[in-house]
Amino acid sequence: MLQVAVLRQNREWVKERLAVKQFKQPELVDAVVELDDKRKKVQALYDDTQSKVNSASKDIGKLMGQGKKEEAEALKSNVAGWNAELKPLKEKMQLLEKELHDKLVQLPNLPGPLVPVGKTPEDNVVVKEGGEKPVLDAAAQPHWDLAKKYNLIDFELGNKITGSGFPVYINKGARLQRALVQYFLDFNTAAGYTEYLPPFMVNEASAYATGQLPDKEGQMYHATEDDFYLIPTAEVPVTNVYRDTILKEEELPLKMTAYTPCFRREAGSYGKDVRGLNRLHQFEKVEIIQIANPEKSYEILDEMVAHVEKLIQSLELPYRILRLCGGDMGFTSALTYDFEVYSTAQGRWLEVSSVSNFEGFQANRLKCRYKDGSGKTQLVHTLNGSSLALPRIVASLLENHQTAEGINIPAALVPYFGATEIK
RNA sequence: GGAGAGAUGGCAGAGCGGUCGAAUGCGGCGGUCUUGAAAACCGUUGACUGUUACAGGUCCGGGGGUUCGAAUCCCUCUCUCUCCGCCA
Repeated sequence: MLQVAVLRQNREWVKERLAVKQFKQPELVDAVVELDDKRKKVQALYDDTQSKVNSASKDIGKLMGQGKKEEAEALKSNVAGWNAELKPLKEKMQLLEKELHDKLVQLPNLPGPLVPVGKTPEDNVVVKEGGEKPVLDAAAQPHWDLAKKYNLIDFELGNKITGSGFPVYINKGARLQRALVQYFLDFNTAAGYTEYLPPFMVNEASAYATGQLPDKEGQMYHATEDDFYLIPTAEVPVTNVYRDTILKEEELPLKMTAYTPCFRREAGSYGKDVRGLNRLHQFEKVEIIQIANPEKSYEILDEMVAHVEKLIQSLELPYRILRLCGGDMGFTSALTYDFEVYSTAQGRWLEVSSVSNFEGFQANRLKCRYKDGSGKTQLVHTLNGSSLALPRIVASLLENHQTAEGINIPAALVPYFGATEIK
C-alpha cells in the first residue's frame, strides 16, 4: 500500500509512474488525496469537540467533589450537546476512511526508474543470458515422458488422490525433490540467510499484510472452517515474522530463507501451460527474503539476483535474466527480475525465480519500520525471491541433462542426491 | 471435544469509574564515578494522528453498549494459557 503522503507530495509524478505500470485509473490518485483532505477537516472538527467534552468531564468530576451539583448539571447538558455533534462526525470520518482505504488498496506499487515501459511479456528486457543450451538428438523427450520412463513422477496418480496439478513424486523423483530442497537451503544459509520453517497456513491478517488479500483472494486455497489460507509462497508467513515491528537500524538487513510447499488455485489456466510440471496447484519452493534499509535495498536486490544466478549456474542449466516491464510486473513490486531456464524439449523458457524489491509497499501494510540515525521511525524495504522453485527446475534438469542412457545429475547436487545419474 | 483462567508499554507486572498514556521491576539510551569496565547513583525511555511549531485527538486484544467521564462496569467476537479427554 502506498503512503498517502507520497501521493500528496507528488501527485503528477505518481500518475506518470502508475502509467508505466499500465494502470488505467489515475483519477484514483486525486480521489485519495481529496478524500484525505476531507478526512482531515472532519477529524479536526471532531478532535476539537472531543477536546471540549474531555475538559468539561474533568470539571464535572471536580465540581461533584466540591458538592456543586447545579453547576455540574449545567455542564452535563453542554456535554450532551457536544456528544450529539460527535456521533455524526465520527460516522462521517469512518466513512471517509473506508472510502479512502478502498481506493488506496487499488493503487499498485510505483515502478522504479529502471523498469522498462511495456505491456506484455514480450516487452521484458533480457539483461543476461547464460549457460549452454544443449543440442539434443531427435529421440530426446519432454520431461513428462522422461518422468514416466524413469518412474519419477506419476501425474495420473495425483489426479486420483487429489486432482490435476497435484503430482506424486516417486522413488528417485521424490529423492530428487528432497535433494534440491536441501541443497537450496544449504546454499542460502551459507550466504547468511537464517532458515525458517513456517506454518503452511496463515490467518487473514498475514495474507493481507503481504498483499495477497484483497488483491488475489481467488488465488489462494481458503480453509473456511477456520478462516486460514494455504500459503501461495513462503513469502507470506516469513515476511509476517516482522509484522508490527520496529527494528533498530543496526539489525538491518534481516536475511531469511524457508522451504515450504506452495498452494495456488491457478484458476483459468489451461493448455500447454499446465502440461507436466509447468504449472501446478502444489509445488515445492525455497524462498529468500530480506528486510532492508531503504538506502541499501537496490544494492541488496542486485546481491540477491547474483545469488540466484550462482545457484542456477551450479545446476548447469541454460538460463536468462529478465527485467520485467511495467505491464508484466506484480502489483506490489517496484522492480522485478525474473529468472527463466530453458526447457529444451519443449522449446520454451520457464520461469523459476522472481526477485523483487517492494520498497515500502509491503512494509506499509506490515507496519514494519525501523528507527533511523536521527531516531525517526521509517518504513523498511522488503525484498524476496525464489531460490528456487522446484518443478520447472526439475523439468529443465530432466530435459537438458538427458542422454540415451539416462539423466545426468549436476555435480553440485550429487552429494545430496547420492548418485551421478538417474537410469 | 468438556471445564476453568486470562489478554495492559520491548519484557515482567500493578491498576477504588474521574487527577491513568498508565505504578513498580527488568531491559534500552544518556550521564556521574572509574585508567577502562562492572557495580552503584542520577536522568531519560510507547505508537499513531495532527500543527510551521505549540496545542489537540486516538490507542490498555477487536467490535458494540452504559456514563458527563471507562484500562476499570455490561454484551459480543477473537486469541492465549491451565486441567481433562482424544491423538502424531
